[in-house]
Amino acid sequence: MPVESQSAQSIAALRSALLRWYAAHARSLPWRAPPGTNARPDAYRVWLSEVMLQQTTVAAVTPYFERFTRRWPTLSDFAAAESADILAAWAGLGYYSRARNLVACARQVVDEHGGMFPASEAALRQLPGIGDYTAAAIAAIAFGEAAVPVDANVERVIARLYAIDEPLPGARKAIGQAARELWPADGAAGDFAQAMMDLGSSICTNRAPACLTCPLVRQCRAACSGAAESIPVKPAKRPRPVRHGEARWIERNGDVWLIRRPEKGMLGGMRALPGGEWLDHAETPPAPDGTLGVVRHLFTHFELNLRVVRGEAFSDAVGEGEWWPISRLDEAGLPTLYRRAAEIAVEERP
DNA sequence: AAGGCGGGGTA
DNA sequence: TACCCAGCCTT
Repeated sequence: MPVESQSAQSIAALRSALLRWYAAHARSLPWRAPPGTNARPDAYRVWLSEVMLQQTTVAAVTPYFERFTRRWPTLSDFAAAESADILAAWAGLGYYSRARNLVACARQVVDEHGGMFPASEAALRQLPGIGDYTAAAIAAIAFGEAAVPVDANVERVIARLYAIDEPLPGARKAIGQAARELWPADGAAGDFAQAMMDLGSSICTNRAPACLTCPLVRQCRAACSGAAESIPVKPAKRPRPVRHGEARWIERNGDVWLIRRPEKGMLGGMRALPGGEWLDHAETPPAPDGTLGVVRHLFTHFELNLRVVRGEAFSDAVGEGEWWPISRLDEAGLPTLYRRAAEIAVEERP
């Protein structure tokens, strides 16, 4: 169902109010240039921050961003780094295909674009790990292009401004159309995008939006009808199945045996403790002797109970792997699941 | 079009 | 506890 357009007057008022609010309230973030200045932030830093921020939060990303840019200050530093070092530095941030794509993207920019990120949305979209949103965000924020990045914040704000009550994901078409109607088609596109995100994270929040202090309340159709909190309409969630797995703690002379997980699938390419496949909960075998504890870990689409068991160096430490010093385990780049398993094992050591 | 893919913050 | 977040990629 097509959305009813806002009047030209309303659109002008909305743009002006949002950019004025942003000038006064913009968050200061390490990858950001201050609003209203014509200074453009470094495309490498914008790209790195945007990929890190995919499906996560500013609070989680900020320390990672600081560590990454201190260690690899420029794109050429990053492109020359070892893939394993980048993956280890990424450990704990999740969605590890992002880290693999980051490496592939940096090398492609060096090989095919002379080490400079392309400025156009279409060319950015061709790079690995850069989808519709990220291509538009980099084009607008780093290069001042008139691109329209629609993330979850923008989606929520626009759906409310236009009172789009069609359920997601079907509503995305109408939301995109409304976003293109509102977005300034000049150099302000980048500030407008970041303003939308700050508004969405601080005022137009998912739950309990602060409509009374919102600079756009006069242009917001959902606020008028008191429907803001019930928009956008989200699809029902599926129940989360429970699975069982094991992690073996195999120790020898102060070292522990670590493997590397297959490139595809869960925690792809990451270091881990060895252990078999993850089974349906109903197939959970009884706890053997040498059980040290259980890590209960919630993934988005299932829950895993990972049993930590003591293994034997003679019979279990076979196949591809490496002995890693237990005193330097924090440098191994273990994803959170295995970091917790290792913590249990270390606590239980004799 | 739908499902896989992490982790931490928040109410 | 349940839900959400500066999404992308594969099938």
